[in-house]
Amino acid sequence: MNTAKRGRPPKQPRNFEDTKQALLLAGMAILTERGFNTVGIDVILKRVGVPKGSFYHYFKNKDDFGLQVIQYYDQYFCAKLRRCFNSEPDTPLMGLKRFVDEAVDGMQKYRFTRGCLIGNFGQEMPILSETFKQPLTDCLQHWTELLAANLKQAQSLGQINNSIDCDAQAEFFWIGWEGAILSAKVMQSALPMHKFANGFFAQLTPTNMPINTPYKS
Amino acid sequence: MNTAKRGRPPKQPRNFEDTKQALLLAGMAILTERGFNTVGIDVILKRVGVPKGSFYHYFKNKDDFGLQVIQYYDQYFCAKLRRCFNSEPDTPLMGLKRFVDEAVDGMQKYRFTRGCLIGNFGQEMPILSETFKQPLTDCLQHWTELLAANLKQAQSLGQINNSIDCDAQAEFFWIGWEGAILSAKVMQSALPMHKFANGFFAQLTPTNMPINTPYKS
DNA sequence: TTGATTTATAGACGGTCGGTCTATAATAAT
DNA sequence: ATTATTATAGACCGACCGTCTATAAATCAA
Repeated sequence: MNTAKRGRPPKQPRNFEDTKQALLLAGMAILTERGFNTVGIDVILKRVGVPKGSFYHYFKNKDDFGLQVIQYYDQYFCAKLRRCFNSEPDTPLMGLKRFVDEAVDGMQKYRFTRGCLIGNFGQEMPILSETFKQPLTDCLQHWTELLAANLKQAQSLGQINNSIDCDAQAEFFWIGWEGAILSAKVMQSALPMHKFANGFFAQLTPTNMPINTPYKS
Repeated sequence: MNTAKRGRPPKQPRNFEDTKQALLLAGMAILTERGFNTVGIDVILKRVGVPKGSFYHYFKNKDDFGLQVIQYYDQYFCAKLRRCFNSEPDTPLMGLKRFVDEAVDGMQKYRFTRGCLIGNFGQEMPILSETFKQPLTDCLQHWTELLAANLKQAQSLGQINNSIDCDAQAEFFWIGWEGAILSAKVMQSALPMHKFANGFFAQLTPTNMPINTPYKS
């Protein structure tokens, strides 16, 4: 068995091994910034330095590519959530706070140009193929499940009141959080993210805010 | 003084007087559904039945058109809010509920294809001219002011607790509401809108929900 | 009344994009 | 050695987008 690569070799030397993954990674970054329908295949190809033939070798069409980028993003985002929520020695609620802070840092790092990939696709739903609906809904569902589990853990530790419906609160968070990202993009400011997060935490723990928050709404 | 219209007459007879207003109206509907960058001038022109030359007579370029559509939408939306909030004999909080219900009806009427024009533009911020930032921010600000006034009125009537910061709550609402519209588009369901609204009302009136809500989160 | 100006419609034009297509170049299988 | 498989290379076409110039009617100025 030979370990050499099959297929026609690239004219230009490349700094990556897996062309398909390089396309997905670039796609994730570019679509998170510019959306799906407004971005042409060529933009992604130029960024990666790959001709069109390679693209249509790995992906059936643009929709197929978009769907695989979403899948890739879902994995990336769920891993991020697990890391935040399970970061010892933080308490569960501090894990959510950690996620919020990381999101704020990320938005500021890219000067509010990169929002949420799912939010971008969601806004374009009316002009997307029906095949996008389920994968996008699934992403939101996965995040909701992870957050709900985190909130339940906080509940079992007595951090939040037992009367609170953790599943409902998790749904509420992600609904509103998408709006916070959107508002932050409009105003080019992290304030909406802080304001929503603060409001959410206050709702969870009406009497004793367990977390120091740098911004007040 | 002659009352006849100046300028070259249309080849095809038209069913409207003001070509510019017809373009703005069609633009508002189409951009609310499909966003700004993905919509070509031709789509709007075909809908109205006007050649391209007319468009560039009334608007300097596509950006100019977009900005005027936003202005038009702001007026329309603020008028809608005032109507809802001041609709006697409803109480102020019922006015907000009325707005939510109307929004749900509107979303269902157009099968979740028409969301929020400002949300669409906001999602496209990274690829929009800087000139869009202020008008979009202004819209959110106007809505916040109207809602804050409504909440303060509710407060003065004892409908919500005096400890509540109405300005902060109004900001919180619109941040989250944009997310609710977005989520509704993704799931093609009004549930996210109900869930966010219910959560918001519960936050305002933690002990006594003043409003019957058809959906529970 | 007649030529210049204003108003508004008409549509040509070049450039770009997405997707298909065929060609090419290397390895793997037999 | 011949064929199959993998993967890159890029020409090409139809569709569409935004700008630009031309045209037609009413008005104005003399």
